[in-house]
Amino acid sequence: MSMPAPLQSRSTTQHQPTQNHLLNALSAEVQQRLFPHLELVEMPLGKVLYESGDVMRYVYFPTNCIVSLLYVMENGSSAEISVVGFDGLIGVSLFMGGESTTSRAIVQSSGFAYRLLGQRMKDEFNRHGELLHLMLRYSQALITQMAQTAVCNRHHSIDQQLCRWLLLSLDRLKDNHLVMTQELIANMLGVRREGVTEAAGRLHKQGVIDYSRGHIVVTNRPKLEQLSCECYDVVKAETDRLLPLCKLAM
Amino acid sequence: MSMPAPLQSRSTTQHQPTQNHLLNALSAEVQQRLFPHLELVEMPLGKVLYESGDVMRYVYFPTNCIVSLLYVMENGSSAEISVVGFDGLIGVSLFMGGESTTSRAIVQSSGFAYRLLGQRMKDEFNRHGELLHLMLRYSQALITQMAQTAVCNRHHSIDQQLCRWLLLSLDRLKDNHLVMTQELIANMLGVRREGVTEAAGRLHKQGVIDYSRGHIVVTNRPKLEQLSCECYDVVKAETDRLLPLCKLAM
DNA sequence: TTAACTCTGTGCGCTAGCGAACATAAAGCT
DNA sequence: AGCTTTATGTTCGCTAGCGCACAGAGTTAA
Repeated sequence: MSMPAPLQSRSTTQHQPTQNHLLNALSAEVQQRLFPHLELVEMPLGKVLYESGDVMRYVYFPTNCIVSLLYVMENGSSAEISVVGFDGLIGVSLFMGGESTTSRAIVQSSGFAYRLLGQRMKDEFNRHGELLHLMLRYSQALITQMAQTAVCNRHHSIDQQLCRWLLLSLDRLKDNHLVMTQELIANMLGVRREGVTEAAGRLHKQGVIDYSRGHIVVTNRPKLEQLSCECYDVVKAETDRLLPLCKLAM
Repeated sequence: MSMPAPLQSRSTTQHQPTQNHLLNALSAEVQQRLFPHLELVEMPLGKVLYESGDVMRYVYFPTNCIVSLLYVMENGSSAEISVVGFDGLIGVSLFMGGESTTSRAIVQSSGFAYRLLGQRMKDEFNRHGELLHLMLRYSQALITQMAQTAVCNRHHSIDQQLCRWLLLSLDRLKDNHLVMTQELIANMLGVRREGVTEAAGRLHKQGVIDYSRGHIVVTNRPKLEQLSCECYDVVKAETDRLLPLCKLAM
């Protein structure tokens, strides 16, 4: 199998803050106050935005990258708590008041993001207007995702979890093409790499995905949704409910 | 084994809002505004405060009961997302803006709570003072607990999870005595009842707990903490960090 | 006292996922 | 070209947890 390499195009497109759905959902007034302070930064694969316990300096608004919130255990194994893309932001603990979290934020799919100095974020947040309420609604969507991850980890097979994970990731990119090795997916799901290989093989056999050396293409998304567990639907429905404005973006 | 029955005493003690750590952490000024609107309600075992998707009318501040946030799957099996006791409140989605959540809130250990009409809560919340910031910090602690539940579900044995669960529950009651059948614990952990029986048997053999027909007594808490996985420590440490004021209560 | 019920204990076969070891194959390097 | 590195495929034995069935044992009700 030979795969296209759309990475180049991703990094040469025009960037603007409104590619992020949360930023896009803000009123012109707030945008005018906030956007001048945004800084476009590259998000290479594997970049760690913060480690567990780090005091955060910035919040990040992804435009075309995916960032995972990952908990790393004492013995080194890991589990993904949630996925963030153009639908959200990294650094809720900055305005939640904790300044740090117990998880690590790591770029799982390269691209770009806008970052904002934490203090600026807090200043706007404390004006108590729409940013506050938007952030809170997003936080609730994130909470839903975390809760559903817990459920999924308990009850569903690797096959189902892989489907859910692919869908959540695809929803946070524009195309049906993921740059991601099975090894990395295994880290995210907190399972063995071999388990992912076998699950991916089964999906391929059913004509749902093609893949090769770090590239995955979903060829039959309806089937993928059908094979996934209810967890994906729950997260999707709740996100859409909580952040309807943000669906209009892009 | 015959067990003491301290339930009676629980329900005849004097009640006051400050038994809830969050309410206790508020300034006298905010307390004076808020407390007149609090209503003491009984929380019998199994009472459902809200179902998935319900619009919430009240937020609940437990004083001496424990409430579980539980996700119930399509096939009826369940998994606990987090535990709330006198350390917190039920109904964050009211001020987060979503009004409802995908989980069910169910009383897991009977007792009392103060409830507050959602609108009153929002009014105070929108004054943008300390209640706002206290609620946000609590929300972050809750997020940590959910995230850690996901991790624990993925990586740890039933034995470890039972230890974690016992510790989290005990921390939210005053004594070392739980009223809880193995069947219910199994529902919370999302595992078989027999699995809990076996794990409990092993804990008993090691002299950590005594139990009989719905009563569990922890006889060696240090050992219990030692047998638990890191997840308990992570949640505890983060909760203490985020809500230090609340530790002073009681 | 007997009966019904609830909670806990135990055994059995089954499967998913684990850990480890190793094979193949594609991509990159010199 | 060959060599190295990285990604994926496959096998094998092992164990935790599952589903099921049923056996006590304590509790409540008649």
